[in-house]
Amino acid sequence: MPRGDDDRRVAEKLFAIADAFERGDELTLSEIAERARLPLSTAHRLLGEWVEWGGITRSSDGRYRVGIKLWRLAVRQPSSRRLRIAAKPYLEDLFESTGEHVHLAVREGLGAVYLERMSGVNAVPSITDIGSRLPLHATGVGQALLAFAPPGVFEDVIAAAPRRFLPGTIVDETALRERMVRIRASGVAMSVEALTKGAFSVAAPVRDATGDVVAAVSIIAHVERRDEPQFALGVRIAGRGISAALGYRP
Amino acid sequence: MPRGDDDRRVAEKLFAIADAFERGDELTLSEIAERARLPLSTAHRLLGEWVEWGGITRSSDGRYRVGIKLWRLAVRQPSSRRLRIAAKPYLEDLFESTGEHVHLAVREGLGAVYLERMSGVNAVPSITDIGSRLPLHATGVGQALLAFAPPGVFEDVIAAAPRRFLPGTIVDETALRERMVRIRASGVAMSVEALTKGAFSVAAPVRDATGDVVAAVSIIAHVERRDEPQFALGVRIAGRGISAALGYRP
DNA sequence: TCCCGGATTCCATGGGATGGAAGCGGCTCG
DNA sequence: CGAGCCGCTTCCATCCCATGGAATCCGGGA
Repeated sequence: MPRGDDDRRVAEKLFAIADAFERGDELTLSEIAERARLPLSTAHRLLGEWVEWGGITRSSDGRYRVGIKLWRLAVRQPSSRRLRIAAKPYLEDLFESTGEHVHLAVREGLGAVYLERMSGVNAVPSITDIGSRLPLHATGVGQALLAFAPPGVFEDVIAAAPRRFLPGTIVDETALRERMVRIRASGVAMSVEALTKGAFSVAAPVRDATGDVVAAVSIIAHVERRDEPQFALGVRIAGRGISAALGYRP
Repeated sequence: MPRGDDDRRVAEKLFAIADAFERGDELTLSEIAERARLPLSTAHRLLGEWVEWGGITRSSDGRYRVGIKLWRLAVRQPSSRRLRIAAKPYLEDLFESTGEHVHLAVREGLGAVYLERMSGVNAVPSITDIGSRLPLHATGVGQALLAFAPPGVFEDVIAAAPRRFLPGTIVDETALRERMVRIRASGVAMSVEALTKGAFSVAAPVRDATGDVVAAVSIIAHVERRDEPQFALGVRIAGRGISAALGYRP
């Protein structure tokens, strides 16, 4: 028993292994053991469990990768499927009428996760990809999600010391809180050069049948176009439309 | 210690909980415990682990659902992403030129899992949806995947006593084995009224850079059109094209 | 053939998983 | 209004099985 400071229970170790794939593609046993900070033999045994279940598969070259089982489990998840299906036509409309990046995102903890994305070839450069996770305070969607998040989330964001990416990033508690109030009042969140130089984003919330804000739609475009009213209008209408499609009756 | 016949280790129990969501959407603790065949308190504790990790989330009404974390993990999986991206244009072509159902599927154990699907409004009725899993022996894609699967898979299929869905379903070992040989020779699999009345499906394998068959493309159409050459030709060309896009050099 | 790095297997030990039971909270019905 | 019920949560004494260091295996490069 060398040290007891990193004792974790079985589940945590299993999950640590899954987390090793967070930004990794195909990993060898040793890589996984290292990332999960587990002894080789332990990692080996637990990987065996994952593989037996099918959550992780082993390719012919001996490397491990996330299995289709997990994908199936996640993709068939009815509520997010419903959301994506309801949103599709609205996102397409938005995209076709603006030609800019169009996103659908949901909140996961203190991040905004991108469920769907459509992007034009000559839109402003942006790294956001499906499945990406960006901080709540630094994007339009993030702020829209944060403004309507359950109590406590805002405090968590502040406690986590929001990072300043660019001069335009709002990190001050009072400024951020005030912005939340404005977003709740107007129903639209706009953030200018908060994360990406030369870009701004407008976002609107999406509600489900119970009235909870479950997602947000956004457009990202060149910063010079920030004052054109079509963007804010577009996301607001899309937000309402998707909400209605989900059964929300105001 | 009432009985020791259903002892399972921690990992198995955790996974049994995940499996409870297989065909379920939002579940209560008791439902999960029942489906996973676990005592309530155990299910409760392990669910807690899942929730803490984020693989399962708890909605405002107290029900549990698969979390976005799992979705992210699965959707960012590079190899299947690569496959989907490579396949997209070919599937669209196929779909636009035929107007029938077009599928991309991979093998998971003894099933074919549908990764991508495009379907016309007036195509033959079919229940297959993204994330579905159909038996290998009873569909075009399934047979294409089975024909090129690693040794042992065919035997497993036979051992699992393939089910006869319709008179057209091939369940006999010799007939199935012979068909595999033909598929390997011709590079195309066709199955007529094996799973769905009035429908036939043609499929072709997709290879990755190492030459392994990693997926299959298929078209499902009305059975009367089974002799039109465009379908077999189409999937074969699509199969080759996607393989090439994945780096396969024959 | 030998070597080396990575993967796999082994096994004695003790700490964490276990699940029955009790406690809790909200809802219904008499 | 109180009793009863149902589903969820918490507790904790017992004991099982997860643990990980070490030995072994395997494959490929020299």
